[in-house]
Amino acid sequence: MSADAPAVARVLLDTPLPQLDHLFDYRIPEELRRAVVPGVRVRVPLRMAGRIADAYVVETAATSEVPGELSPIEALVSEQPVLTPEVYALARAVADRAAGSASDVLRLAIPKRQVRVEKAWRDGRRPPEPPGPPAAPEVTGYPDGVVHGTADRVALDALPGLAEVGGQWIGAWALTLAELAVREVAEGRSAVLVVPDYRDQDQVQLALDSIATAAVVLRFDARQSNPERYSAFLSALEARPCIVLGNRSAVYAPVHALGLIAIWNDGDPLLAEPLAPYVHARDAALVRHQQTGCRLVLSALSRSTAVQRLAELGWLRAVAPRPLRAPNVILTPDDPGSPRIPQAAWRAASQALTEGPVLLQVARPGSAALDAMRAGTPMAADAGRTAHDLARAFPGVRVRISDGERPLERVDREPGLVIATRGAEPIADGGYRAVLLLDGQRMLLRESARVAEDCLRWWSSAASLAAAGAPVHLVGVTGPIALALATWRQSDFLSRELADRRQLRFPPAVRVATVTGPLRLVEPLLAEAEGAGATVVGTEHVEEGVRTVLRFDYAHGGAVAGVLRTGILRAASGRRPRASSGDGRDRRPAPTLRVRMDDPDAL
DNA sequence: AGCACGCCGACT
DNA sequence: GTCGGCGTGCTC
Repeated sequence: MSADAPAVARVLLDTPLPQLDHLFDYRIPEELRRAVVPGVRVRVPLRMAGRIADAYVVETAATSEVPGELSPIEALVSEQPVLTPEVYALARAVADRAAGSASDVLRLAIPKRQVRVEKAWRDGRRPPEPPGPPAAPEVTGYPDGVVHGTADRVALDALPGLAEVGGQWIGAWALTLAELAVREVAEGRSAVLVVPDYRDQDQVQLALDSIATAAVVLRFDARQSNPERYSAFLSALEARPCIVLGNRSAVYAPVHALGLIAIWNDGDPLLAEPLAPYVHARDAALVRHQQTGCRLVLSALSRSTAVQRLAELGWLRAVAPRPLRAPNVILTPDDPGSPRIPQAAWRAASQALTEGPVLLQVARPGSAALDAMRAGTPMAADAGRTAHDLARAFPGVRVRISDGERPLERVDREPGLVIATRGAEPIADGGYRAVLLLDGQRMLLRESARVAEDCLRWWSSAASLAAAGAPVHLVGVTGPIALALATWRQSDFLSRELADRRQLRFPPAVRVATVTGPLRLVEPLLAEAEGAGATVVGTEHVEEGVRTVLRFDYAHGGAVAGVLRTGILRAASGRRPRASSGDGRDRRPAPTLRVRMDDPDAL
C-alpha cells in the first residue's frame, strides 16, 4: 500500500473545447499511485460526454475540493513526465493572454508521443552527452560584457556581414547567438534560440558546431521526423543545461534551468504561429521571461516595430555593435526611361564580376519566369527579364537563381550573378562583391500595413551578405527609409514608423483583436469589450456573420482577453446553430465564435 | 464533442 | 395519458 502517495490528480484535458479548459480532479487508483506524478499523460473518463479523454497531470494532491465522488483515472499513458510545471504555467498564461485554450498551446509545446523512442530512451539508448561544461566564449563584435552583462532584456542590433566558422561562411549574427548560448551553458543554464526558418537554423548550427563542442545542442525543427522531434524533446527534459535551436515552437522547450531566450529576426512572419491561439513567438518569449526571469535577447539587423516600441519604452535595453562596420550602401536613383538597372549599378556590377559573385535582389516573381530561366529560355518578366538583360550584357557570366521554391543555401567565390527573390538570398563564401537591390519601389507597393518595416528588413538582410566594403546599391528608393538603410540606422526609420502608428492607433502602438461569428453572438460581446477598455474599429459582413476589429491599449489586454474568452464560453455552451442541410444529413455545427488577438491582418 | 435532462406537440 | 422532439447545460 502507498498510504502517503497522493490520491487525487488535477489534470488538464487535451481538448480544444473552451468549456473544458480548466483543471479537473480525478481519483488515482491504488495501483497507479506511484506512477501518476505531475507531467505524465493519462486517459480519463468524461462521463457526461461518455468518452475517454487524453489529459496531462498538472499536480497531485491528498484531497479534492470538488463535491461528490471523483471518477478514477482510466489509465496511465506513460511514466514519462512531459509537461513541466514551468511549461504548464507558460501555456496557461499564453492562452489567457490570447483568449485561447491551454491545451492548444500544449499542442505546440509537446510533440506526439513515440513509443519506440521512449522505450529506447528509458533503456538508456541515448545520444552520448558531451563532456562539458564548455568554456565561456567572448561575444565578439560588442563592447565587453555589454551583451552578456546584467541586462535582463536586450534589443540587440545584429552585426552586419559574415563570419567564417570551420571553413563555412554564415551571417555574423548567427555566431553571436551561438556565443550567447554557450556562455549560458558555461554558467550552468540552458539557452533557447528561436529562428524563423531552417536556413537560419543551419547557420546557427554551424556556429554551434565550431564553438559548442562541449554543450548539448538540440534541434527543434519542423523538418524533423516525429521520432527525431520526440527524441530531442526528451533530451531537453533531462536535468542538465542544454541549447535548444529551433523554429517558433521551440520557445516552449522544456529545458532545465532556462537562462536565456534569444529570438532572431522577430519581424519575420514565420515567427507568427498560424495555429490557435495564434501567439507570436516573441510574445510567448515575453511571457516566459516574465514568469522565469530568464534573459531575453531580441536580435535583428532591422528591428521589428514591436521591438522598437519596447526599446523606446525602456523595457528593452538597446545594444549595438562596436565598432559598427556598416555595409557600404549607395542610394542609386532610377535612370528615367532607361533599363531597369541604372548605369551606376551596372558599372558596379560589371566591375565586381571580375572579383566574385554579385547578388541581385528582386521582388517576388512569377515563378514561371524563373522556371523558364532555369530552362535557359528567359522570359520578358521579373527575375527572368533581369536575367535575360544581364545575360546579354555579360556574355559568358554564370547566372544562378534562388527563389522561395528552390532556394540556394550558398554559392562559392567564383564570379557570377546570383538573382534571388527577397528572403531567398544565398550566402556567398567571403561575401558578395556587389549587391543590387533592384525592386525596392515595387516591394514598397505591396499591400500591407507593415510593408516599410518588411522592406527595410529584407534590404538589410541582403546588404549584410556583402563583403566588407563592397557596394550595395539600393535602386530607385528615396526618402527616410532609403536614408535609414544608407546610414545603417534602421531604428531612426522604425521610430518614425512607430510614431505614425501611434498617431493612427495601429499595432504595435496598440493591440487589436478580431471577433468573428453570427451578429447575435458578436454584438453583445462588443459592449462588454468596450467596458473592458476596447474600442470598436469597424465591422464587416463575412460568410459566418460579421467580423469586428477591436483595439485597446496594452494595459487593457488582460481585461479584454478575459471578456472575449467569456464570450467564447457562452457561445460554446449556449444556443448552437441548427445545421439544417438540405440533404438531411446531420452536419457538425461550425465553431460559433472566433477570437483572434493581435491578428496581423486585422487592419 | 457528446450525452442527459426537461419541457411542449401528436399518438398507439 | 406518454413518446420524443430539440434547446440547454455539463463534463472532476
